[in-house]
This record gives sequence, structure tokens and C-alpha cells, in this order.
Amino acid sequence: MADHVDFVLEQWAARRPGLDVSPMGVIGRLSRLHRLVEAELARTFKAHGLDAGSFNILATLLRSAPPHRLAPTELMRAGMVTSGAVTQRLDRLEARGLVTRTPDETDGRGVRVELTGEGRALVEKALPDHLATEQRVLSVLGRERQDELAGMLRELLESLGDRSEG
Amino acid sequence: MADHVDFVLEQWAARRPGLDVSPMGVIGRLSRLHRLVEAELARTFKAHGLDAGSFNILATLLRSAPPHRLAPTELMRAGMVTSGAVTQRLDRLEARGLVTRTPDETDGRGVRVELTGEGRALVEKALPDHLATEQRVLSVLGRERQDELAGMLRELLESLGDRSEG
DNA sequence: GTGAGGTACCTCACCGCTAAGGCATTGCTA
DNA sequence: TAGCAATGCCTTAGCGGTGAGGTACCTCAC
Repeated sequence: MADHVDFVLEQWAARRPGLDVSPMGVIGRLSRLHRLVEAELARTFKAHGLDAGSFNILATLLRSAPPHRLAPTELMRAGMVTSGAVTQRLDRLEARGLVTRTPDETDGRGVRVELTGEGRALVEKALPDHLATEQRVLSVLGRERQDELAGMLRELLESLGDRSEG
Repeated sequence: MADHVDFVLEQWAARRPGLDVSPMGVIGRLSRLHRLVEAELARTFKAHGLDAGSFNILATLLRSAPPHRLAPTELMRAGMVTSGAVTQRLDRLEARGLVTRTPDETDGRGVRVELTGEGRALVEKALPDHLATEQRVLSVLGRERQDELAGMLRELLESLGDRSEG
């Protein structure tokens, strides 16, 4: 039972016997797992004509509180991307007729983004497939250990400043 | 004690009460944590005039078995990137005098990549800082729980086909 | 009311990666 | 040993993101 990171750690142990490289055991795996999982999720998105960035926008709108109209700034924070990235994602989604941009009525600088009927239908169709893919990827761990894992990741996130907006 | 993903899960629970979105609790956190950690590591790399891709190449060469000469294909697999990405990384590193490319003596198609003295010195200088950053990022979990976390990530990796070459 | 600083969104140049494909060489198989 | 698939590396077009900066608008102290 050994993954690629075990091999890497062995190499370091052979080359730098004194060095404590144990953090690489966590962060190296985090990185590799992220890549593999992203690739897996991408296949599901593609099957629905989407990519991760587009799905993220649509799903954020779908789960938002009524009336489901968000500012680009909120989408930016939810997706952890820059404002430029949000602008471009919205450009693409708007061009496909999946979202609309409306001037904010109470703030002349602002914009409100909303799902169109088509956008809503698409994300609602993709969502169960997406969840199934996520579940499949995690299935080797039982539900209990998935929760344990989520708990540890949450601790790390909080220590790095990823707080809830609630 | 709640991170951004808790907020997201609450939103889903409010909007789709029947839906089991628990996989998002793991994969959403994996994704956000990856982003935050990468940003943190990038600061250390930058302080040494490097980025993650360049460091990855240099560190892979450093930890490789003597005589520390690897083929681009091996670097490609170690870094989980395409051959094009490796070619470009090597172009940049070679232009800076940090690695050399030599034709493989026994395979006319092949190339051997090697650290220069300067490249070796740079990665040896960056390595302890990098490890310190990784350790700092993980420090909220004690060593024991770090190992636990690494174990769960390894199980996931193995289930997705990330096997050791040993 | 006004000016300064903050905020919201967009624009654009640049960057690194992917995906597809090309060329040379090697290895397998009949 | 000839033919053909596989391999190793490179090339290139295109894509999505960042970071810096611009414009318009809002807020607030005075």
C-alpha cells in the first residue's frame, strides 16, 4: 500500500536522512489528490457542456437565498478567484444565455447576476451527476471517515482564515 | 466554528432539503484548501525567485537517485503535468542556467536533465524555507493528526490510481 | 456640500498549461 | 529483417486565470 508520495518521501529519506519531510506527506497528497479529483469532476461537467468555473457560478446562484440575484463580488469570494476571472466567466455564461446581468437598482456601480430559465435547468440537470461523481470519488472512505476528513480540512481552512460569512 | 464550506452546505440544506450534499463538505474543502495552501507556498517560492512549477522540477531532480539525471518524461509523471508543460519549464530553467539538457547516450529520442551547480544551490537554499512553510500551514493539527490526514488522503489517491513506481 | 478615500466592475497584457499533432527513434513481431 | 506501432520530446494555438490599472459611483468626515 503505497502511493506516489510514499515514493517521494522514500527518496528524500535516502538523499537527506536528517530532514523531516513529513509535511510533504500531507501537502503533496493534497496537491495530487486535488488534480485527480478536478480531472474527474471535469468529465462530468463536460458531459453537460460545462467546465468547473462555469458550474461554480451557476451552482452558487442556484443555492443562493431568494431572489437568487448575486453581485459579481459575491461570486468572486465564493469561487476564490479574481474579479477579472468572474467578469470573463459571466461574459461566457451571458453569451450562452445562462445568466443575465442587470444594473443594481440601489447602487450605480453594482450589477446583479441571475440565472435564466435555461441556466437554471442546466445546473439542476448537472447537479445530481456532479454529486454522484463526488460521492464515487470519495467512496473508498466510508461516510464516517469522510466526515472525519472534512473535519480536519475545516480546521486547516479556519487556521488559514477561511471563515464563514454567517 | 464554521468555515466557508459550512455556509455553502447550509445554503444547500435550505434550498434543497432532501439532497445529500455531504460530498461537497470534503471536496469543496479540498479545493479551497488547495488554493490557500498554493498561495502560501507561492510566497516562499517567490522569495527565492521561483514558482511552484520550477521548484517542482528542481526538487524532483535533487531527490532523484544518483546520478540525478532524469528524463523529461519522468519529470512529467512526477509533476502530473503534460509533456508540453515540462518542455516549457525546462526551457525557462535552462535559460536561467539552473538545469542542463543533454542527449541521452543510449536512446536517440531521449534527453537527460541535470541540475547545474547554481540550480542545486538554489533548490537547497529554498528547500528548508519551503518545508517550514508547509509545516506552518499544517501546524494547527498536531503531528499525529497530520499523519491521520495523510493516511486518508493516501487511501483516496490509491483508489484513484496514484500508485508508487516502486 | 465637498473632497478624499473606498468600492464595484471591467479591461488588458501577460503567463503557464493543455491538447493536438509532428518528427525522429526504438522495439516488437511476423 | 522489414514493417509498424509505440515512445520521447517538442511545437503551437488557444484558453482561462492573474495582476495592475482604469472608470464610475458611493460614503463619510468635516
